[in-house]
Amino acid sequence: MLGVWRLQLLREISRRGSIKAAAEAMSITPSAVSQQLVILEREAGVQLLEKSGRRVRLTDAAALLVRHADTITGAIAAAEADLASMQEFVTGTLRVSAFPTAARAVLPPVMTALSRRHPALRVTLRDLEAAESLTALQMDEIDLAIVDEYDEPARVSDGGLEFCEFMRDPLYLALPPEGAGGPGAAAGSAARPVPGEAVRISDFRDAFWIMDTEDSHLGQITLRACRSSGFEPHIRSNCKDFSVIIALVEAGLGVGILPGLAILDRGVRASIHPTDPPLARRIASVIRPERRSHPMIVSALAELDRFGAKYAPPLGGG
Amino acid sequence: MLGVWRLQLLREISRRGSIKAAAEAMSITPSAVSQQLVILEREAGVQLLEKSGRRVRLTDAAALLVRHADTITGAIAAAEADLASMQEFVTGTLRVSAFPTAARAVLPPVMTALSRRHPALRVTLRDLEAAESLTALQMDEIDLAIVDEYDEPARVSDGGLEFCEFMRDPLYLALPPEGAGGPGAAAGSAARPVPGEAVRISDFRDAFWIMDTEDSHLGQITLRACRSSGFEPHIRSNCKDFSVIIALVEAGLGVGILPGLAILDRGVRASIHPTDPPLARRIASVIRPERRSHPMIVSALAELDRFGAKYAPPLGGG
DNA sequence: CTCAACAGTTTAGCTCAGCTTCACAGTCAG
DNA sequence: CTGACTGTGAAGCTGAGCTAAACTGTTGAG
Repeated sequence: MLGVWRLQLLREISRRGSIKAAAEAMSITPSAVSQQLVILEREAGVQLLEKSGRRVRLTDAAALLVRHADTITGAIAAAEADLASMQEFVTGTLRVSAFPTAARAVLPPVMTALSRRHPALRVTLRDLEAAESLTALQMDEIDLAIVDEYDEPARVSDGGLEFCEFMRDPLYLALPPEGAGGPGAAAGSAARPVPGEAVRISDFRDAFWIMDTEDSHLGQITLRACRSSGFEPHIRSNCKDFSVIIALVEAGLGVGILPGLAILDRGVRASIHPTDPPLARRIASVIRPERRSHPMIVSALAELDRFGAKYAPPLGGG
Repeated sequence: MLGVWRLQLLREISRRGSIKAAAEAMSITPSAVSQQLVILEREAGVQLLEKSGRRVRLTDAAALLVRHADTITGAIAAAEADLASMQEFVTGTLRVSAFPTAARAVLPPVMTALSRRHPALRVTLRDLEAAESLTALQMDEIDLAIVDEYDEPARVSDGGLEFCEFMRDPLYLALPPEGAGGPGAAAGSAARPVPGEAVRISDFRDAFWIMDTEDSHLGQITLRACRSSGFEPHIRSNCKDFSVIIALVEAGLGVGILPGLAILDRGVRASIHPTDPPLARRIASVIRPERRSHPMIVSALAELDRFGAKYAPPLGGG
């Protein structure tokens, strides 16, 4: 009978593209992988790998086998999930990834609550951008990804993964604080708005804009918001780190759009305003569907939902 | 991760009801099975077996796990089937079971044709009654079962198995040959029919009947046919073996209903007649659905279909 | 072109998972 | 009570699957 371990090695080669990478992922040597694949080829009775330069490429038969291996691995994972849900206590190690802002603002309270509720559960955290999270999830390096999404409509499944939005995070326009005398401070064509009051984006057509890089989601949202309000923004700088953007705005160098989570709890001096039209990003958990019913996952999703329900954006409007 | 081998041992215990039987089925010692189950319990984190007298009984958790094990095993089998269908030649060992008449009349030509068409294919045959065949198939002791069925409508699936009728075998009334002077010879109230011509069952209300045991399908069919023709047959003897029934009929001791396959090629001297109303049994192949596409199975089913299409019942009417 | 870096393979040898054997404990029928 | 039977535990063996290290073939930099 086909060895399941060998099938998983083949699966890993398919995912990661080389024997070396697969070996690293499985914490064994390339030699071991190579040997196992010789055996698997004998078991399968078909050639599975062919040389391609100094690397290997999967044959069609191997690709077929990988799909079966996915099914088999999924079935085993489903059995384990079912089994874990019969345990009295939630236990095991939950590997979570989150984009940096969530890792800073969402995960600490969620992890604390989880540990309190389930003392036998260990939670580890990596910070990864949304796209990295998804590939890590597919590589089975993490169990749960927290991603931000700016596009509508919400994905509910993609690449065999299951998405579930658990909160919306409104986006705000940050203006220089009263008295900041920087060169961008007065650029808004409108009268200075009452702090906390909604502002029309189109009122800032003449302002300098501080924003995330253009290839980022938030950068694109900002651009799109300006353009749909009828103008092309004067971009003063592109910074990935939200705290840098805040610092620039506070120094009076321009205005910028920031998500609510980024301006929680940081004694932000910039003047924060909901936008008109209102903008928001969606924050979702992503899991592998076969783990849907695993108690670790169920508990974590419940805790995230709880966080989402409790989340009070800086100025409401979430 | 849950060990697949251990899961299969658990599965076998569930199927066969004891550690000893499971061990025999897997060709290892009971001790090995016992040890593996200790490990599986540790992996699962749940108790799987509980003592019941000097045997063991599966817990609910174990039963759940067995269902998962079935899924996993099925997925592996499906992968193997898919893989085998990529081979150039049909190869492997096909384990067939058939009820005795089919084993005698159907399988020899079918096995010969299969071996000729696929020299690398080995076929083994066991003769088992239909019910035994089905349990053997579920126990994975055979790959293909040939069963006879007398009830309408045809089963297409049952107990996770897949049925496929490949021929109908008409049932005939066998009368003593001309000149047989036994005590049942003249019991028919009708004029002696032209050999080979259809006869009404009701014409033999006064005959002695030689039939299979009453708990057999054919015995029940015979009884039902008589009763629905309006009489209770005088039963002279119940014999399981068709050749004994034929001998008794030829000796003039009574009349009997026999399937076409049983009276092929045997120099039967009894006078054979289609019945009015006509009777037939269905002959079907049964497989495990996950092997549906395995080339061994595909070839064998094709060969059986070919046999069914060619099959000329002794007097037509099939 | 040459050489170093790199991916994969091969061989030799080690380790431990999983087996057998054997002894033993609990259960049940005669 | 005794003997047959099922399952468990301890001791020890075998081989599947690993590592280490030497080797082959490919690629890209200088």
